[in-house]
Amino acid sequence: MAQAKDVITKKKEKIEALKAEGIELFPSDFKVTHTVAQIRAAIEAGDNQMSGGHVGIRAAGRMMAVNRFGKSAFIRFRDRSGQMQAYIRRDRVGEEAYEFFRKFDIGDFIGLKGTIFATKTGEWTLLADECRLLAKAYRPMPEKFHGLKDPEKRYRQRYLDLIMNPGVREVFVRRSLLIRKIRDFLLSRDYLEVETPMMQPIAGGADARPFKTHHNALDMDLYLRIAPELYLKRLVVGGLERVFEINRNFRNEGVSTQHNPEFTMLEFYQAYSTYQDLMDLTEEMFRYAAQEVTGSAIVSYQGEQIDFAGRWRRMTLFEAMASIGGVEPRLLKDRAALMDFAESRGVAIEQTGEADIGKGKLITKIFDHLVEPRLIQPTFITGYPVEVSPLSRRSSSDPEIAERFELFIAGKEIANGFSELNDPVDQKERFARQVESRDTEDEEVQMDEDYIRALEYGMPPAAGEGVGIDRLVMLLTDSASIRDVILFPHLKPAENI
RNA sequence: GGGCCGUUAACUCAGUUGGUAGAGUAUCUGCCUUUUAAGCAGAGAGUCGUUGGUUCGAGUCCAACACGGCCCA
Repeated sequence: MAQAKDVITKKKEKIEALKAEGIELFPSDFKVTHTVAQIRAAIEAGDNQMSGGHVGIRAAGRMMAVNRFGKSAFIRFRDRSGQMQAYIRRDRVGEEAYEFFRKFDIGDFIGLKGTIFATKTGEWTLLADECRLLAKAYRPMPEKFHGLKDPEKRYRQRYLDLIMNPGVREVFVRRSLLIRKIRDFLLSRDYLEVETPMMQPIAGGADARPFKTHHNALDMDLYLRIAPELYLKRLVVGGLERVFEINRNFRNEGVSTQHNPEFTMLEFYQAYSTYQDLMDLTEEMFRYAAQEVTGSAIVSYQGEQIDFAGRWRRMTLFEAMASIGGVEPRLLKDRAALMDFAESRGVAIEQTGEADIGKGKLITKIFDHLVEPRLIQPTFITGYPVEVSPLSRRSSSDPEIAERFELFIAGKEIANGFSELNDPVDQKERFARQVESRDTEDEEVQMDEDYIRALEYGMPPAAGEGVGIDRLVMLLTDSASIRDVILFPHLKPAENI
């Protein structure tokens, strides 16, 4: 908070005194020969030179704890690979260096030169011949035992969270690994990774409110993208038959444990394939990712065991409504009866502008409320109405049904895929209907004429899919909130720092 | 947007019926050359989220606001 002055001011005064003595607080010339992990690995590999104290070590890190005695001290220091103990003795480092070391604080970066020995309790320890200050900490670290718990501080000062809570680092290591494995998976299937505009003159490809921004030199409004979809499909038109992008989307909507204004999405498109093919591919990709990231295809999430192995359940929207949601099938044909049903189950329906909510939208609302939370094991839901799937190909057998699936895991929507609509006439009609039925406030719903033109040049039959990466990371790290898998989640500005 | 909860020292937390603000860690001063949340003795450290109100008196009661958490929409 604001009044940090006492402890920190005292500490600053102490540091200024050191500076006045001409001591370099931020030297840059210390060279490291070993990380903590490398030292341990050598010992575990039976390197007698290392464990016998015959290898000169130069290691560095942040001092995390200290046990001081009069003329010696044990400290713990941490580098990127782990934490280790060191032993500083006055009779080894010399009187002057030891007196300086006594002024070091927890949180300071230190450089140590020495050899390895085992203490009488058997802990491998770096016995220092030299101990240098590498960077001074002007602020004290949070308390060592309870750490940093306040969620607000953890998110605002993520650097402290990373220092104090080891699990946090592990989450983001896994996040990085997941993205790498997905990339490998797609690249090995002859996909090309691309980047498409984040700033778009028309925000298309999803049903969401965009952020607006302005280009000064061109004097034009731009939107931060809500999806890359329409650009990626232009690339399919251009002959890039397999493309993917892993990048940020921005949606100007609520913030919750499941939603951050900016989030990471994988989108991929594959020509000469259908949504059926992508369901198979998704099973394979997720199984691989779970295995590589967690070591198992069965993942524990918030007390549930999520099983990515085998073939996942597939059912239509109507089947799921009936068998899981307890909605009588006859209701699904009658808009008024559905509306009554929704109200009786406490499903709130916002009337969007002057246009009444369509039957398809109503069904998906009821689904979100009654069925989605109960889809714990990976489940593909198919058979979505075309009405709520404006970019999907129509089913050959039923023109009101889209060739589309959504994937649900642990009661959350994780992915959305479909056979792409490549008929420019049908696509133009559907865009036109969207523009017609838009809310008065939804000025951003616009006809993307260039996208239609692209389709008019011909797009091969293709299927595409979007995967919410943050939600997948949540699953694979057992995180309850999206804020725990985004390094700097969106927060309102703090009053005082 | 609504409901509930939280905000007290750098960190983690106590704080009784409304009566001058507490602990542990960290910091500072001593002692201590194999500790493991080391130990012993002592010291300093707070605009109790903000603003108003009630009261002789508010960390405590009331209201509004800010930020955060969880749930709902």
